[in-house]
Order: sequence, then structure tokens, then C-alpha cells
Amino acid sequence: MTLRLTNTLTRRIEAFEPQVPGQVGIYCCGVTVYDLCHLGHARSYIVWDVLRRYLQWRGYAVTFVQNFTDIDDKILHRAAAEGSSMEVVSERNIEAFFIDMDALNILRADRMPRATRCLDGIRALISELEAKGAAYSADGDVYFAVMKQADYGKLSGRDLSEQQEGASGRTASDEEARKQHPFDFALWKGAKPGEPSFASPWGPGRPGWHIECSAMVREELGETIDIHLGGADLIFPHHENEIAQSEAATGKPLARYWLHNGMVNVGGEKMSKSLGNFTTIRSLLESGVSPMTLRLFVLQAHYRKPLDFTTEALEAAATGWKGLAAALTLNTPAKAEADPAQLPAELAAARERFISAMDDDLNTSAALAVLFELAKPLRALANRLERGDTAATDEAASAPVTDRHALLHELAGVLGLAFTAAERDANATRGQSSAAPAGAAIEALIEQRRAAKAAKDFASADAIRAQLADQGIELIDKPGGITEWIQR
RNA sequence: GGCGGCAUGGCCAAGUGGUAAGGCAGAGGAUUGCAAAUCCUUUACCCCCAGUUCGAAUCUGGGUGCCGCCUCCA
Repeated sequence: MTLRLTNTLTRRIEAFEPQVPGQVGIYCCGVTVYDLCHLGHARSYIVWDVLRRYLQWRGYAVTFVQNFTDIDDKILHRAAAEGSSMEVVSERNIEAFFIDMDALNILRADRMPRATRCLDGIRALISELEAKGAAYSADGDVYFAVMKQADYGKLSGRDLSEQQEGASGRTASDEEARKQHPFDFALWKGAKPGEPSFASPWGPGRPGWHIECSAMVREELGETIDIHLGGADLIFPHHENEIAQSEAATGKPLARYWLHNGMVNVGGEKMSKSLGNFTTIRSLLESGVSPMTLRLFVLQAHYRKPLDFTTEALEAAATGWKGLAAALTLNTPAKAEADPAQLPAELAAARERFISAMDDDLNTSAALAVLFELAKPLRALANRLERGDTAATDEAASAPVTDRHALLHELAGVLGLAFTAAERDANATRGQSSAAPAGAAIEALIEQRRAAKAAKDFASADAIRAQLADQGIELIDKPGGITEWIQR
């Protein structure tokens, strides 16, 4: 069995074989740090995190590189707007990026280069391109000449003569005037008065957007890497231009596999900053949505397809996660990773189905189905344990259960589905805030209700339930006369 | 105009030739003083038309609808 992935470059599903057996070099296009990340970023990085975890689980040594674009127009605009500096804006958003990604249980990249720290590599690359005649300078800017690259357009399947230049309505006329061809793009932008700038053979300025990735890839991973990742909206022009630059300089393929994730949509339209229809990861998490709910929501769809973000779908994912979590947290003797060779037939088959699904271009939707099936009996058992069923205690310690539990944990872990510390804390404090004044009042009412129930005065007991319900407090009776409450 | 993608039950979503995974929601039942939770059971001929085939959601052709990209973008 081999992993098969859809390669945008060839437009087909191909068996994945790294250049060096057992080792995989991955470059993932990161964020421009001018603002908080939204759900589109979350999807992209969750999906690629799963790819990385899966490769590692399958035994590959993965080197994962992800950049930060910490200089560009948007950052400068933001800095100007708030009266701070490019560095302040970048640092703040890089910090925020880590907080959000950590919360989503996305593994940190092995190396995280920043554009402003790779200037040497960038300048060197531009010089090489200039020497090879693939670049030209004009008025302090340096542009890449797309017509010099015979196969320009191979990734996005474009024929330049067929394109409507400026179809996106975003071209700057002053820049157009300096270009030899409308699709030429800036490698180096001359600084405008008052802008932060870096010295260069072409005068003070800063790197264009695309060049940083080419330079970083080469510096961190070499001339030809195994996998290059990014959102589908980066195929053109960003990735096309990366290919043009890198391959013009080295004469070698930049990446062997190009993978792209589908967009997150809202009401059928792409979620984006410019449309203003975005939800930040931060605000979603602060609204009480658990990180794992978001992960599950993302992983229930295939990574290449568009994914519509709706509250209904998110709620469905939340309930789904609750079910998986119940199985995951089953109180059973801890067991190390289950040895595949020792697994009972049913579990071995489940493991195989998981692998086949993931091997099939990361079919996480089908892989999740395996998880849910594994989880089902564990949930039932967890429920019996909670009710104080003593037989369940022995059952939970039995080999079939511990094996199943260990396998579920292992496979869920491959998808990055696990309780985060924060989530555990949230669960632990649930119904235990009696120290707070409001909590004390609630506890008092619960005690009253307990007394009423003992006296078979169910009318009073129900009145208390209703009263608390009005305040958004739900009571849950547990075995042994214990009543818990949760704030809705 | 060019390139690419998508259309499966109430919702989300797998399935790429052999008779429809999974999740959510709903319904019926069990259990519970009530409620929640839990358990059991249950709900589809796959956008339309034509074709290939013993057999198609799955292949081919033609439609229809929707989305992304065409120098901000994950």
C-alpha cells in the first residue's frame, strides 16, 4: 500500500515516493502576518498537519518548513493605520498565529523562516535570475520576465495569451507601465518614501511576495523538494511564479508534488478578508467552540473540496466530537500503542480501513468513519461506567477493550484529535464553580430540589429545574443522588 | 473569454462499474419521577437527457446550476 496524492502539477492522483526513501521534505506556504488567522487558514493548516502526522505515523522522517511573510503592503498599511511599525504588527500576529495553531493542536513547523531574515538568499536569487536574463530592473523595481520561461503556466494550466489581464481588477497602473509583459511580476520593489527598506544592488527596497518562498525553499530544503503545500487560491499566480523563479535559477523542478486545499466558503462564497465574510479562529474559539470540534468539522470533508461554513455543520461536528471524546476518555488501563500484529481481527481490519482511506488522497472523511465505529462500543461502556455498573469496570479492563481504546487513541492522534489541556480544564471545572456567588446560589437550589425529590414533591423539584433553566442552567442528575449543572 | 472544480437523503459528507460509509438532525421503542445522557430500530435509486455495458451514482457525449483562479488571498 502506498499513499496516493492528487498532484496539481499533473492533475492526477499519483503514488507518493520521496526522493530519498524514508525522508520527506515539505514546504507549506504560511501567512502574511498583518492580521489574525481566519477559518480558511485553519482549514489549510489542519489538513496539512494531518498529512504531516500521517506521513510520520507511516514511518517517514518529515522536515516541515513553513514561512511567515513579514513584509508586504498590507503589513505596512496596518502599521501606518495604527501608528506602529512593520515589526510591531508582524511580531504581534506571529505570536497570535502560534496561540491559535497551538490551540488547534497543529504541530509547529520544524523551521519557520521569515522573509525579513532571508534577505541574503532572496538577493542572491534575484541576482542569479538577472544574470540568466530572466529578470530585468526598471525604476528601482526588478521584475521576472515570464516570457523567458517556456513552460510558464504549467502548474495552473494557463496559456498567457488566453488570459484576460487585470481580470481580477487589482492591477496597479504605475507598475504595469514598468513591465515588459503584463504577467511579469516583481522580484524586488523599490522603496517609496517613508517605507522601511533593505539595501540591494537595485537600490533600497524590499522583496516581492513570490521570491521569498523560492529563496526559503532552496535554503531550507534544497533545489527540489518532495511536497509543496498551499491553498488552491495560491496556484496562480503565487505558486506558478515560485516555479518560474526557482526553475529559471536552478534548472531543476522546484517540487515533485504540489498539493492544494479547497477553500472555506460562507453561503457558497469563499471566505476572505476582502469580502469581509470571515470568522477568525480566535473569535470562534472564544465563542466556546472547542478546537477539536473545528478539527472534526474540517476533517469531515475531503481536503480538496470547498467546505461551506455554517453554524449547523459546526454544531453537528460539536456533537460528533462529544461522542468521540466520550470514547477517548473512557477510564481504562492505559496501554501503549497497540501492536498491529497482535490485534484481534476486527481491530486489525479497522486499522487497515483507516490506512486505505488515508492512502487514498487523505480521505479523512472515510477515516473518521472508522474512528466512529471504533468509538461506538467504547462510548456505551463509558456510559455504563458512569452509571456505576460494576460489570463494566471489569469489562473496561479486558484486553478487547483496552486494545480497541489504544487503537482509537492512536488513529485519532494521527488526525490530531485529542484533548488539549485547555479542553480538559474546561471539562474539569464544569459544575464545580460553587465557590462563585452565583454558583453557591445554584448549589442551594439544587439542595432544595434534592430535598423536594426526597419528599416526592416533584412539582417543586421541577419548578426549580425550570427556574434554573430560565437562567441558562441545566441540571443533570447522576447516579448516587448527585446533581451536576452546566451553563448553557 | 481562458483554466480548474463541484452537483449523493432534512443538513454535512464518503463512495469512481456490481447494486448507496460515517456524522448531525428526525421518527419509533427501551430506560429515567421529570429532564439530560445512554441503548435498540428506522429514513436515498445518487441534478437532467442520451449513450456504452449483463450491470452505472460511478464510464462517454450533451445540457443545467453553483464555486474558485486569471497579479490581495490558506
